Amino acid sequence: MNVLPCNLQPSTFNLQPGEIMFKAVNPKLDVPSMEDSVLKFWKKQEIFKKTVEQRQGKPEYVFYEGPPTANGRPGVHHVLARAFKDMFPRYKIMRGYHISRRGGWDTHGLPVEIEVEKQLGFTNKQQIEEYGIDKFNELCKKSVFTYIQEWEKLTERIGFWVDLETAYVTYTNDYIESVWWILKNFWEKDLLFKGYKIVPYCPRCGTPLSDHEVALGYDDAEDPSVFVRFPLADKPDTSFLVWTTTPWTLPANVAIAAHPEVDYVTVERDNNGVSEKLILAKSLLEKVFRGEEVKVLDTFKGKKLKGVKYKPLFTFVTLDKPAHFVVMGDFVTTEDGTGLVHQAPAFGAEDMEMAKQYDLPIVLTVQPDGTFIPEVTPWRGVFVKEADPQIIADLEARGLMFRAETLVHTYPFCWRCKTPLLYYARESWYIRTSAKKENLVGLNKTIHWVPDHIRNGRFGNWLENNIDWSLSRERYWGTPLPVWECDDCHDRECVGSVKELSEKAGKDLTELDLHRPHVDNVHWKCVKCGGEMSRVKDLIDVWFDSGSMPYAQWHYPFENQDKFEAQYPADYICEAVDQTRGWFYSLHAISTLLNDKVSFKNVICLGHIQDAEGRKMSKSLGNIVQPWDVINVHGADALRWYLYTATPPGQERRFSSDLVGDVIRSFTLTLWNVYSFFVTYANLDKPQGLKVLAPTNELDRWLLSELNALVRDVTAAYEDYDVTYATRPVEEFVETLSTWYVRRSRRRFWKNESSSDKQSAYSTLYTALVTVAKLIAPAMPFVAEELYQNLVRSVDETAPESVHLAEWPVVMEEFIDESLNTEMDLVMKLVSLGHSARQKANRKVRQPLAEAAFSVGNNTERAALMKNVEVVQDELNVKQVRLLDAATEAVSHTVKPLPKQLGQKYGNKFPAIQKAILAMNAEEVARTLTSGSPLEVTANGETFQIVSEEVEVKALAKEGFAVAEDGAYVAALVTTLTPELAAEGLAREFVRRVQDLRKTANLDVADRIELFVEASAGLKTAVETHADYIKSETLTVKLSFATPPANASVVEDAFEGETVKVGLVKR
RNA sequence: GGGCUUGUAGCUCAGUUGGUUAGAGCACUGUGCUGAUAACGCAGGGGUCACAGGUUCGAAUCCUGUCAAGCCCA
Repeated sequence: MNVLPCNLQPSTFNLQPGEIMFKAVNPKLDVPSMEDSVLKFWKKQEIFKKTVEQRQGKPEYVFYEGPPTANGRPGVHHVLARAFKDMFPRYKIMRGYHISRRGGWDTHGLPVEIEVEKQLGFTNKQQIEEYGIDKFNELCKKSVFTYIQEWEKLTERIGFWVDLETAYVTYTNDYIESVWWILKNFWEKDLLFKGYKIVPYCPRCGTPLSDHEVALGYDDAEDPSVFVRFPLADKPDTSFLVWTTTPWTLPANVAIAAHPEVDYVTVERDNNGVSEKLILAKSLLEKVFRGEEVKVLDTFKGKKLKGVKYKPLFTFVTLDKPAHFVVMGDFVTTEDGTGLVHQAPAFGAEDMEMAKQYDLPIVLTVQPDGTFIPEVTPWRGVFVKEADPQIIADLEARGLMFRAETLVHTYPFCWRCKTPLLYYARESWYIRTSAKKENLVGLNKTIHWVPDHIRNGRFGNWLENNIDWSLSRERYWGTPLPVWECDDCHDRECVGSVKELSEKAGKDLTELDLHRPHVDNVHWKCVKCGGEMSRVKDLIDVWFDSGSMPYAQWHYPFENQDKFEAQYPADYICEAVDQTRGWFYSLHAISTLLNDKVSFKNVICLGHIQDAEGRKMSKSLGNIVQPWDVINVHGADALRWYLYTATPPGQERRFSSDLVGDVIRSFTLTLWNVYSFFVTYANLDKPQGLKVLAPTNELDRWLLSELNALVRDVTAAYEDYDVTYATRPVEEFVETLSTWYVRRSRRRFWKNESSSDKQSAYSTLYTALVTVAKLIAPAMPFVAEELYQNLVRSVDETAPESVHLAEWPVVMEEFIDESLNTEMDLVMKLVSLGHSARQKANRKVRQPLAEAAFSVGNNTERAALMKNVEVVQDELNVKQVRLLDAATEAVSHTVKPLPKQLGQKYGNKFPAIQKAILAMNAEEVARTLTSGSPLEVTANGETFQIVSEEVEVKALAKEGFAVAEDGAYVAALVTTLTPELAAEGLAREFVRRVQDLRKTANLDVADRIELFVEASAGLKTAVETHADYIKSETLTVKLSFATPPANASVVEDAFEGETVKVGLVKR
């Protein structure tokens, strides 16, 4: 015997008449107040805490919270992330896992500093230093929790269960110490080193600018555009032709870059009476020589130039490494210039990359104030931009200038002082991630990414092209880089703990604030030369903070080793797509370099939120949707459900409050109405049990089959982190539950006598509702709880206290009958066609018709229809349902060769075969194929045996029917009315008037009534004939043809040529 | 400039290894049904499947290019 699915406890009840089983449900759902009461329940009963405690000792499921910064208000995009973060822990709790959901706060970084700068009215770093780093950092520390209450409130309201009481905070000494420990580990593995980084730099302000600041200052600028000859070392009559807009960088030239796959040419031309040879990209000949006749001597790929040496233009600086040869760079384009790019590593990021790759010297010819160094004798102390004309003149004098012009282009200027920015090499600390590229790439392949393409696309490419992680920030509020350097001999030491620092400094520094300026005041004697050790001034990238959280949140390895072991790596993390190079990368890089392990196994990567018009949400556009505006109106469940179902997770999504409102109408209310229907009738009827055994009713069997298929599919989707398919199918199920199961079963709940069929209906609907409540619990935690409390807890005190402590539904495979599901789909389809036919014949459903005949595709479908005759009869209000049959009425056929079958089998012969079949007599084709014999078709002189699966045969009623069809399916209704049918129709019209009257008289569903009727002759006869039917439909105790008394509710109406006056008195 | 993603009805989205008539829901119009329903059923209008080529008997689907949007990098 089958037992009930979805682990339901209650089986039988011993209720006395009049006893209420379930709390009455108001069909008018007030979402915000319902959610509010659920929140109170969770809080009072400490349900979140219990989800953790009750799973002690169970297998661990690890979730990492990507820490937000609380110095800004949370927006809709935060709700999006939090909704997705919340879903899987809730699901896993129901699967019996133990989950410690520790929150975290990201507290360091430039955005925090900028907020405080604004507050203080500062515009540059000098002002901060004058104000005092100490005081400044104190303000930063306060600022990061400005909106923490707002965050806590919103987090709680949307039902994101995360432990904020024990949340980790990145500015604490413990956290910083763990970060230091990681850095020391890298230092010891030689993965932490000092190099140069090219930054946009303002020489007047003496500071690098952030990307954001650079973006503020673009403007048109007129700059030199020069083509310079670089004579080859061993062929002085041949020169590379190189283009640049920054002549001031030429004294720092160390190489020329060419593209390995681009075609280059050597050309010969006349240079003031002397023949010279120039090398440049072939496709730029026209642009460069502008119609001048030149003789192409040779054509070759760029890779042939690799390593070719040339004479340096200037020799002001002595080089410590080989230079002045051709290097290969994929970044070289042939859009402008010459296809040969001058390389000055100190003044360009690509140049610097080349320098690392080819071990080129880095020549820094410019001082931090933007003037040339003394070694550049002719222009020493001259601001570089002002030196440009002098450099051009110098090259012209030496015959090295091919052409010198100017051009107007957009160039970045300092947003404060309008000084042109220089791309300039600054000393910077790096993590040598490129040394572990293979591990980064290999481990990434084991991570389950949603959406899938991120793994090999955005994230994979990023890892493939890995460059060393630039760690330094020349700022104040952040984790200080724990490297100390000797002022004299420049020997360096990296410190990995407070203890180590104390030992070196020779005093107990346990209480030391590890931020600037306090750590900067710690010094000791250099062990090498006795000089003073001082900390380098750099802070580290805040992404290193957040990427260290698997370790640092536990102050690992200084304590909590066991907790770290249990909580590493994460099973699941989730953030928006912009984190690929942010948190996703920093977690992955640190974990790979430190442990050679992944730090997360599954990750959902969310798309960004746009406004209703598909524009970015931004303050300047004023189109930001505030989460509270949505939640206060539609509630958290609807918002969450919208976010889960509307758009695939990785895609950007349009958002507006109205779209969320649709969720209430289309899903929440549908579910709520089914729930309220069930409770209303169950409380009237007091079913004696709600345990599902083995239902015989086809509808019940079907619903349980669909339900278990749903449980199976939704569970599989959750296991695969597929949010869309974990939610959308539930929506469809609830829709069908309401519009088909409940509608078709309604009368089964009305039967006065108790019957096993009624019991079965109650049990089935109950099971469906409770199961749905559990299936949506991770997604719509509030409604799920509300349903569960009333449906389960109110009748079974031994059941888990909350739906979120309940067990996830178990699929009962034996209930799944796929053919039954297909069957019911067919029935629904045929019924729909029947309604369509009625519409065409203009016969309302209330009027019974003699019969409906159908044509369906095959024998299986014929059997399915016959099995469900009663449902179709009732739904279409016809007396008989049968198949369209050539034997009993005039039927014609149409045939349709099926392209899929025939095309795949016969390929390019398909059009000819199709044509040949359509040219044949359709009746003959139909007869042959339905008899089971193959059809012989001749096309293009070839004969083919066509079988029945390859041609669709459709029967079509010729006359006497109202017909509707779709594909192979046909519904045909006999629309002629006999007097009996007409009378029955009248009786139903009458019932409808009485029911309306009951409603307007505000009668209760179960109230009994007495009816007084005055009717025209035809209607009176009809009412008399169908009196029993009318009485039972309308709960009429007594029906008399008499004038209604004064206290009766009365309605008068005329329909179908009849008139009636009905009076109703409650009994 | 490069990488990744997206582009299907007014809106939100489906669309299977390519199969000929591209679907659903919402919204709109008409109509029907209703003692759970704030609903529901049926019908209708609404499409250059972003655009242009190509492959194929056949393309929303595969290939190439272009355009637009978003993110990241430069």
